[in-house]
Amino acid sequence: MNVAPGQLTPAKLRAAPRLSRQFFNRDAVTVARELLGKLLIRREGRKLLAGRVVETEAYLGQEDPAAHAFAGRTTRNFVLFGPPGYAYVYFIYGNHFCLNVSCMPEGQGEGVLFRALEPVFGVEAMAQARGIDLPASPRVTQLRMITSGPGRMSEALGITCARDNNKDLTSRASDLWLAGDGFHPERIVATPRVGITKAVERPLRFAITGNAYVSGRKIG
DNA sequence: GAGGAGATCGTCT
DNA sequence: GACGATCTCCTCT
Repeated sequence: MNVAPGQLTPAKLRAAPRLSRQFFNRDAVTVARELLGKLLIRREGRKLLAGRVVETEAYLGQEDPAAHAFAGRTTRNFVLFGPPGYAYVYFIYGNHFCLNVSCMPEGQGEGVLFRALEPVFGVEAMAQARGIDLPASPRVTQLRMITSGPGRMSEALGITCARDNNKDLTSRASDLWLAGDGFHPERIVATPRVGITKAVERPLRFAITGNAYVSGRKIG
């Protein structure tokens, strides 16, 4: 299993170094792989919510038929073509929001989709946001209902288009950011992406091997 | 546990 | 008007 380094506290979450613009100023495959094990942190007033990234997908801009950026820049996807490190949030299937982060220098249209988190802090608040009543000692099968899937993790962290689209995830002023706490996954696995109909064969989905919070069927 | 269908609405053509 | 980077509920095994 992948064990976190010590118990996370608000102080540790605030002290964890934020990922910089330079981190995201690379190709989407590199960013997608290196985001695994990092912390996605949300500040809700005085409270913090955090999840460890366990599953991502890379979308390679205008050369990738499955990417929103494939058809070029639109009023919807303009964030992907902007500077690296910005949140691209879109609404899908009439029900769900999905969170991406822009990669590469301006104009490339590359991005990484966050697909699943392991809830590590503020778990009860995240469950509440999802409409889930957790027992005192929740099982993993109950916990994974909170953030295992792009729509689920967005709901758990209160991520919406109106609130978060085009937000700078590297800014200290942001209430949504990514940080590293020294955790590095032992092994990661690459598989085809989920829920797409074009370029389905390319192994651009990345997950921490054996992690219970990866969405869909257990892999690795 | 696995598979199928419906819900629901913004974006693009 | 069609479709979609999803989720949940229901049925069947």
